[in-house]
Amino acid sequence: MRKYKISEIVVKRLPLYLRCLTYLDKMGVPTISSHELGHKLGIKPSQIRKDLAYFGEFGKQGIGYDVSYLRGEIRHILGLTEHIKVAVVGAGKLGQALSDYILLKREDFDIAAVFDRDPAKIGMEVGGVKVSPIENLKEIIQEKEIQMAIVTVPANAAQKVVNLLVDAGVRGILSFAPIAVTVPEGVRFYNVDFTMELQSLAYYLTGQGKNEY
Amino acid sequence: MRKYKISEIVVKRLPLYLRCLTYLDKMGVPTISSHELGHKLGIKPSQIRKDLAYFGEFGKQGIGYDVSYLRGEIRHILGLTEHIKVAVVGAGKLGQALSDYILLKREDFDIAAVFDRDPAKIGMEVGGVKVSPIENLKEIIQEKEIQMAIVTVPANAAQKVVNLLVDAGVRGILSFAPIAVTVPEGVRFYNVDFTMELQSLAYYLTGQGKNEY
DNA sequence: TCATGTGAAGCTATTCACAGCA
DNA sequence: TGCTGTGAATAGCTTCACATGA
Repeated sequence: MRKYKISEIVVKRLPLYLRCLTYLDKMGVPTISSHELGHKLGIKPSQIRKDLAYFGEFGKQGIGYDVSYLRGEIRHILGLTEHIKVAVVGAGKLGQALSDYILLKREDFDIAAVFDRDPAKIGMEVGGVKVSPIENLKEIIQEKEIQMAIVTVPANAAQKVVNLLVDAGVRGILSFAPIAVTVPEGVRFYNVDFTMELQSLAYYLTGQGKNEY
Repeated sequence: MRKYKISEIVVKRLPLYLRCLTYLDKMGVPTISSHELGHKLGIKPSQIRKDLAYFGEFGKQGIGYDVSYLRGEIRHILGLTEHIKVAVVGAGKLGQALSDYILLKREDFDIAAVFDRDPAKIGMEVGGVKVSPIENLKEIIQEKEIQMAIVTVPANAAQKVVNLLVDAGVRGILSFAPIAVTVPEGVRFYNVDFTMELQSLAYYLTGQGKNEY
């Protein structure tokens, strides 16, 4: 057990490293230096070395990092050694796209359940499973011991759905709903809102940052 | 013109404030203090005050901020005073979901063109426009003076598509492709990869951060 | 009194620079 | 020589604390 806490900003970079290492591994690249990896990712080599050094000594002096080995170590750190069950709430186009992508990729995550409120969607096959009515959410999540969920419902339903998930025991939520949601202590909540991304891009294109670099 | 550069981390918080202010405005809330706003967003009041103070003096002592006025000021700072034209490349489920959402919301952005490589998709109506073949990308983007694009193509096509967009003159790109892409100086590139988000969630649920708070 | 705007302090993150090892 | 791992230095961000104004 580590005695100090790793900052979230470091944890968020690990998947970035992992994505690149997985690609390199598939390409058959045996080793990579922090310098080369940093170049590919637009990150300083010293930062990569420091990030990795929080978790162990994975490199070899004079050589760099063994791609396949480092990939495995990062997967271990992130807890991806066995597939993690995920529930998806909201079987609209976005929910379908995300679920089907996870099913297709067959890596790290399994869609264990998909929920929707709309009776017309119940029974449809999404992400390899049949869509269930949201009324059965707690029962199914507890039965299958699902601890992570993706929320793709409209803004006005997001807080309600998050409350249901938390009540069912889910401890990590990734929401695509464009609204602020509150969760109790002990639940980790991430929000991906692509309109917010577009708005910050706008700052640099048409807003006050348009002449900046 | 401001003499110092605003950090990206501040720019990325403005859309968060904006989203909440838009909601409050719709609810008819006339004013809000940095304390209340911070409470809703899980951000310290002092941070909100400092962020806003970079751009002007928008508040009133003893009262707080006028919701509607501050909303307008942030929209102005971000360059959202008139609708921004956006191209979407990739008319799969994800591209459709994002395009249709933008069309439906009718705020800040307009879908000016949607492109796909698949002949079966050409002519389909997505986001209120007909899908065009990717061969016409440069021509259409230049004719319509589109400067922002959303990329929802598979990983193996992402770099090629980004190159096309940059060549056509696009200066801001939001990619949903799960791969590292490089862009030349002068082009702003954001990557939204939901599997990376899930992986960092995993760190706290099943990985080495599972006992942290 | 209440809440902003802001200099100063405190804290966190990044980068440098180099000892040490293959 | 080439590259890691790491203490030290720097840079950047957040929070405090309070003068000021409504």
